[in-house]
Amino acid sequence: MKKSVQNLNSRRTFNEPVIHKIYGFLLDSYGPQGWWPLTELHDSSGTNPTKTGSIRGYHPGDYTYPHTESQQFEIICGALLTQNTSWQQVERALINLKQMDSLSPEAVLSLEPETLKEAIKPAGYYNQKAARLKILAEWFTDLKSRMPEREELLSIKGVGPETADSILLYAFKQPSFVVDAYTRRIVSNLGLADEKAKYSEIKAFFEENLPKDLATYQEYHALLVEHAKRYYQKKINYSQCPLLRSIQD
DNA sequence: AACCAGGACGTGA
DNA sequence: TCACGTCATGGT
Repeated sequence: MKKSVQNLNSRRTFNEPVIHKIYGFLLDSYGPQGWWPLTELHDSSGTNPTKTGSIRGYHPGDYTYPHTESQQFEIICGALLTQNTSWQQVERALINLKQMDSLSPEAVLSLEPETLKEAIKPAGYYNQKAARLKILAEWFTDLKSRMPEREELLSIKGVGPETADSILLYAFKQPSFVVDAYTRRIVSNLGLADEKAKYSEIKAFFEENLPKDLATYQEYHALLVEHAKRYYQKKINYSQCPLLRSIQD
């Protein structure tokens, strides 16, 4: 029984430009975000950019990553590790793996479970995540160069809607919009969706109103996260969100 | 010193 | 379907 996309749909026609207005405001405010961050683009020498003008793993304006299967796998690991966890913690875990020369599917598969757990401990939930990383490593190995389907990703234990979309969007360059807790808070606070709107509804809201374009999807999601970190930490801050007034007419 | 972070899964209504 | 408990470290 078709459930109520009512809220989103009824507003869509009337408010269509809003979603573009938000994007413009965020891009003007923060500039390109350069997601997905990669550890190998970190400047370990202390003084700045390597080749692409990357900043702490981010590569603003460059939507060509990942360039290698290694980077692809790193993004996949990061997508899993960042579940309900801050990126800073994930970086520590990824760097631990990298220093052990174990940030590859083969290495992850061959590591002792206890060793893997120890390496990713900073990212939390290390028991589950260690097991699930191994599952992902095996899946990725068997994948070869084939392009995965969304349903296929969702069937993997530990991969839910957000992780699947993150993997598709950033590791496989497929235009699949990512909805996270921040996105939900923002659209809810702006009155564009109900607080308890389903993942698929919010995802559809963006996808139906944006050009099906990789750079747009990547940038939009990254911008929402950056914005939310500033204005959506505590409920009391929601009212300070500049978008509340910037999207009025 | 609670509360939270770029969620997902298992369980029982 | 859906609400709720669980998983866990480190920052604020």
